[in-house]
Amino acid sequence: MSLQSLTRNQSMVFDVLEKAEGPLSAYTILDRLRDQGFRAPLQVYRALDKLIEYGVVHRLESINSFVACAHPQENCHGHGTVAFAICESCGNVIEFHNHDVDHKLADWAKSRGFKAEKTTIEIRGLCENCQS
Amino acid sequence: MSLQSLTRNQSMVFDVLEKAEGPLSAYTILDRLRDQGFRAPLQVYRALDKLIEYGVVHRLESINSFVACAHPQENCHGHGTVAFAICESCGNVIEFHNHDVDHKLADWAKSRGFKAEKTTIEIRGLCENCQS
DNA sequence: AGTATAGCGTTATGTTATTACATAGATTGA
DNA sequence: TCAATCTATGTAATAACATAACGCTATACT
Repeated sequence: MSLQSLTRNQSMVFDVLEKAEGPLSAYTILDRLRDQGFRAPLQVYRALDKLIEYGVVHRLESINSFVACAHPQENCHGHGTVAFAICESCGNVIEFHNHDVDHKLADWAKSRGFKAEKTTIEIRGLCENCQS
Repeated sequence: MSLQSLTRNQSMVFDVLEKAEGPLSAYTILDRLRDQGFRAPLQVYRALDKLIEYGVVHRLESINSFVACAHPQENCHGHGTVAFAICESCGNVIEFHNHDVDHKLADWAKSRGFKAEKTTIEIRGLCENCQS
């Protein structure tokens, strides 16, 4: 996949996410694209599905929102699980990878015979700037 | 908190979750309690909020559902983050704690000055029984 | 009794996500 | 070329998840 190969709707959704400072809900994305002809949630959800499949957008399960991948040049899929720290005050999201954590979780899964397909790691709290 | 001190609605919601084989959505809980007089979502959500606060119920963010704590005798709050493995085939949930993972995530947070309030770890995949 | 707190019941509404069906364009391959 | 297929799209309707706002009740404390 390359950015070149995105469809019209996918590009528009991706642009909105890239320009946003933080995560956006699907309906917020929809609102920002109404001027450009978007009318229905599905136009957003379908684009998001593909963008997530391509690894250029992540879904934040704990807040039902979406962010552009912070490491676009790398291939997120190649780096194990993507983890997030979400500031509940300013809304900013820090995306990170932690090999040790991945490894420990993989060990656990192996010990239980569990085949992991998708792992969610999300820390909600306060980022450095938001603690006074 | 003790089970003794649960209110009527809280007890009813907790009973439903305890008797269920797997996680339930709030609306499924509501449906199971209609016979017993429940009418509105809020009756369920309010009870769930308290049960979660007491640590006897967990919320699964990635599937918008709720489970009774699998380790009722212990105090989940005392064991660090509760993690879940959710089988996408049979729906069963394995609840576990992993000290090493907690530790690594705490290290990461410390290194970034991030104050963690609530951490979500959910692995979706196939449990041992559901792999043929 | 007075007041504070927690819980409850109900209606309405807000937010997030999907089903279902119809259409359009590109691609492939006999 | 024509049909078959696949992907993307548009739209309406609906399902699924969650909360706001209001008023009332019960309990506990002083």
